[in-house]
Amino acid sequence: MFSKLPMSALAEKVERFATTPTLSALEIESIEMFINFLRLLGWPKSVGEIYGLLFVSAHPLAMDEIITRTDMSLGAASQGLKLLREFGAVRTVYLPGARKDHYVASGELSRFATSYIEEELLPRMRTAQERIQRMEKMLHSLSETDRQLPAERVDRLKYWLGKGQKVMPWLLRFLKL
Amino acid sequence: MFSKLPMSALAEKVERFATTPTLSALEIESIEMFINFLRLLGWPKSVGEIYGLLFVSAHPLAMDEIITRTDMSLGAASQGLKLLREFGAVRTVYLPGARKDHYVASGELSRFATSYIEEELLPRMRTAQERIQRMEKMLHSLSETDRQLPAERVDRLKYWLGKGQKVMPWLLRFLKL
DNA sequence: ACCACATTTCATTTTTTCTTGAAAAGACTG
DNA sequence: CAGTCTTTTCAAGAAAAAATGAAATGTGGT
Repeated sequence: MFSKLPMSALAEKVERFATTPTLSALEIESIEMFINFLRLLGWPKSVGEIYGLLFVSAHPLAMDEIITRTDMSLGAASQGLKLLREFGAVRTVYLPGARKDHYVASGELSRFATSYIEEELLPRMRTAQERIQRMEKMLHSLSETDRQLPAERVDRLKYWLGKGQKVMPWLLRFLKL
Repeated sequence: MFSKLPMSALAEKVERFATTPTLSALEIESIEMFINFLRLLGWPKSVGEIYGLLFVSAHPLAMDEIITRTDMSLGAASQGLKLLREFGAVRTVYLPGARKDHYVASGELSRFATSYIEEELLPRMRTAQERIQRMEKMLHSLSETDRQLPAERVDRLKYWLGKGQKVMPWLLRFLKL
C-alpha cells in the first residue's frame, strides 16, 4: 500500500495520518469488552482486538484492514485469526472477485464458553480423576494417624470433582440453547 | 531452627540436605493438581504449591515449613498465604505455645469457583451491561445500512449476557451445596 | 522497653508470555 | 509458469507477570 523507502517529512505525516487507527466509539467499546472477556480464557489482547472489531463490523474485513485499524502487527493478526478460526469464533466469507480472505465474527458467543469448558476444564478434570485414584492408593502406605486427615481431604476432592462433572453437561446443554 | 552464623563446610552440607525439599508422592500429586486448577483462575504457581501442600497435610504447617519443603522464597510464601487467606481458602489455627502462625487448607473447594465467579465474572458482566447500553445509543448515529448488522450483534450480546446472568445465581447455589 | 523471632513489603531479577517484522511458503492471475 | 499479492511462520525483541531476598515492620516474651 505504501512504499517503505525514504520519504519526505510531509509524506511521513501523511502516512502516519492514513494509518492512524480510526476506530469508532462503538468499535472501541466492543474491542474493550472482548479484550476483558477473552483475557479470562487466557487469550492475548490482540485476539480480543480482532474479535471485538469484527463483532460490530458491518462488513467482512480483510486482514490488512484489521492490521491498519487496530495498529497491530502482521504476525499477531495472522496468529489471532488462525486461533479464532480454530475455535469457530470467526470464519471467512466468499466475496466475488476478492483476492484476500475476508472475515466475519460468529455471533455464537457460547462458543467461547463451551470451548473453554471442553478444551480446558474437562481435560483437567480427567487428569484430576486419575490423580485422585493414585492418591487413594498412596494413602494406604501411611500410618493410621497420618492417614486420617489426608484421607478426608482426598474424599472431599472426589466429592467436588464429582460435582463438577455433574454440572458440566448441564451447563453445556444450557449454553448450546 | 538453624543458625545463620558462619558454619563449617560439613555443617553447610548438612543444612543443604536438611532443607532439600522432601515431598511425598501424595503431596506432589496434590500440588500438581492445584497448580493446574488454580492456573485457570490466573493464580501463580506458588499459590498452587502452597495450597496443594496444605491440602493433604496431616498437620497445620508454619510458613517456614512451607518454604523449606516447596523450596520457594519467603516473599512468595508470604504473598501466597495472604492471597489464600483473603479468599478464605486457608486459615490459621491456634496451637498452644506456638509462636509462628500455622495454616490449614479449607476443604471447601467451592470457594475457588465461587470467588472466581463473584470477583471476576460478575463484575465484568456488570461493566459489559453498561457497555451494551452505551453501544445501543451509539447505533442511532449510524446510517440505516451501517446499522443493521452491528445492531444484530449488539442484540446477540445482550442475549448472551442475559443468559449468563441467568445461569450464574443457579450455578452459585449449586456450588454452595 | 528490649530483644529475638516472624511476617510483610517492595525494588530488583528472572521467567514467561506476547508482539514484531522479515523471510518463507502459498495462492492467484495473466 | 513467472510475477505479484497474500498469508504463515518463527527468531528476536518487548512487555507483563512472578519470584527473590533484603530491609522494614510487626509481635510476643521476659
